[in-house]
Order: sequence, then C-alpha cells, then structure tokens
Amino acid sequence: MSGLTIGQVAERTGAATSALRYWEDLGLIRSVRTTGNQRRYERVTIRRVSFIRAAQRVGLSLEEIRAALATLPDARTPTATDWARLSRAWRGRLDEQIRRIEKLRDQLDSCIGCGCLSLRTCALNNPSDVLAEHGPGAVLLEP
Amino acid sequence: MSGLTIGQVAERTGAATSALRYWEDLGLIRSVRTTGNQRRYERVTIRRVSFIRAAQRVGLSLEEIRAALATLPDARTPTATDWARLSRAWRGRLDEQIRRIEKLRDQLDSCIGCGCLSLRTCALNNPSDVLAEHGPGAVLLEP
DNA sequence: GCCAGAGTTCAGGTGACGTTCAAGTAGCGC
DNA sequence: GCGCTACTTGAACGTCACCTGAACTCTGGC
Repeated sequence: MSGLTIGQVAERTGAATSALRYWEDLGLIRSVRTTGNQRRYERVTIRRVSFIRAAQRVGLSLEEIRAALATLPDARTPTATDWARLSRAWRGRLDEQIRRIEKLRDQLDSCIGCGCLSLRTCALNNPSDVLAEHGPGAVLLEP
Repeated sequence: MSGLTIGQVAERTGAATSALRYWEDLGLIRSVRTTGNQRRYERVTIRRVSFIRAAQRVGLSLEEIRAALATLPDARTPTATDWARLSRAWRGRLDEQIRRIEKLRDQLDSCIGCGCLSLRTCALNNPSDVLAEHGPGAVLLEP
C-alpha cells in the first residue's frame, strides 16, 4: 500500500538488493523512506529497473543508462512509447556486437590450422579493426 | 640482445605496460631482471602475450588463461601445434556468444513495438535462459 | 512483548587493469 | 665521464558494477 520494499522490487525484477541500493546511490532510481528509514519504491520503479537490466544486457554502462533515463519526462509517468523510444537504439548495438564476434570467430577459423598467433601473418593478432582500441568501460555480457 | 624491455613487448603486442606488469604479478608471463632491476623478456614472451590477448578477446578470464598456459610444456619452447591446441576450444565459446546476442536481438525486435518491458509478457525481461544467472567474472567484449 | 526475517549503513573485496608519483636506469652523443 | 632524454621502477590509489560480511534496526505476526 505504501510502496514496495527493496526485497519486493528485487524479487519482481531479478535485480539484487545490493544492485538496487547501488543504482539508487547513482541516481538511477529513487525511493521514499519510512519513519524507520527503510526504502519504499513506487510501482513504476519496477519498469525502470527492468529497463536498466535490459539496457545492461545490451551492453550500456550505467552512465549511459543514466543519461537515457534522464530523457524521460519528469512530469508524467513514462508511457510504453517512452520506453520504446529508448530501446529502439539498442538494435544497432547488438548487430555490431554480433558482427564483431563473428569476425573474431572467422579469424579464429583461419588461424587454428596454423597455430601461429604471429604478428604480421595472423589476423587474430591484428584486431585493430575488430575491437575498439580500449576506452574505459567494460561490457559485461555474461556477468 | 639481452632481451626485450617492457616497452618493446608492449609496442610489439599492443598490450599496455601496466597490463604486462599485472600479468607478471599473476604469473602469466616471466622476466629476468637487469642489474638495475628492470625487466627483460625473452622473445617467446611476445607469442605468449599475443595468446593472452587473443584469449581475452574470446572471453576467457585471466585465471582460465593461466590454467591454459600451465598446460604448455616446461621443458621446450612451445610449438605452433601447442598454441593451436589451446585455441581450438575457443570456437564453441564464440558460437555461444553469438547465439546469446542473436537471441537477445530477436527478443528486442519482438519487443520494440510494444515498449513493454513488463514482467510476464516481454521476453526481453525474462532472460533467465538467455544469460547465466551471474557468477563473478566479467566478460569484456569491448574493453 | 518477543522473535524471525527483512531492512539499514559502512568497510572492504573483486577483476583487470589504468594513472600518477618520485625516483632510478639505459643508452646515446660528446 | 657527463649530460641528456626516454624509459622503467614499485607503491598507492582510481575505475566499474557490484558482492559480502559485520553490526545493527525495523516490521509484522503471534
């Protein structure tokens, strides 16, 4: 009646309570407190948390997710259209991820015969165009 | 002549010097020291580092890589056949990764229209069979 | 009023490094 | 041998997205 506990949100979304608290510290979600200082979440938070988890699976960092969530309307409860707008951009990311891994796999196929891993001859070892050069920010695919 | 410096190994392999020192701390690579306490690497270390980098791109943790490297012969310099044996097992991993992301993408496609992200109806939100439940250990795809 | 279970904060750990620092070293020309 | 620059050193701290445990407090049912 007065909102969902952190345990209820965790159970309904599959997120760990520690993650929910962490996301709240980062400002991704909000809660109100009871007189005893316990968190209580609105029901709309469930959808927000679901969005965060889905976005993570697609490979977005929490900072990117925070930015995306910031474009949601303050005044009203987000609609299905709002959520759809945010998730539409993910498609390309997934295609890109698949493309990268497929390329890596094909290179591996052409490389396994030789076992080379040598500098100029082996494509597996020259991935400059396969993966970005490394900015910070990990993509957890299988956390 | 008396071995490669850490900077030379970094340049030839593309690994950062900080990573090389870290891997040495973990026992993945070895070095000898000069009288001035600087690291000097054998030329074979280049191939070893290349293997580590390739294995990481495939998604192995450093611990898994350490275990794989431990199967290399101590007595002699590893041959192309040795390296090929180690990398053969990666194929399935990459296929599995592609399968996972493709499934996620397909679910996203069927989900974008509705913008739902709701609990029972949206596949994107029920990924229990898509990704493992989360043991520790991050897979960095795009570091 | 009691108790179990769920909640709280805080400190510290994880993996795989990157960054920054003062201080030391290598190798070059001269 | 001297000076110069580029490189290297270990230690300590930061990063990201949390997890774990300690020590405590709240909530809800009986």
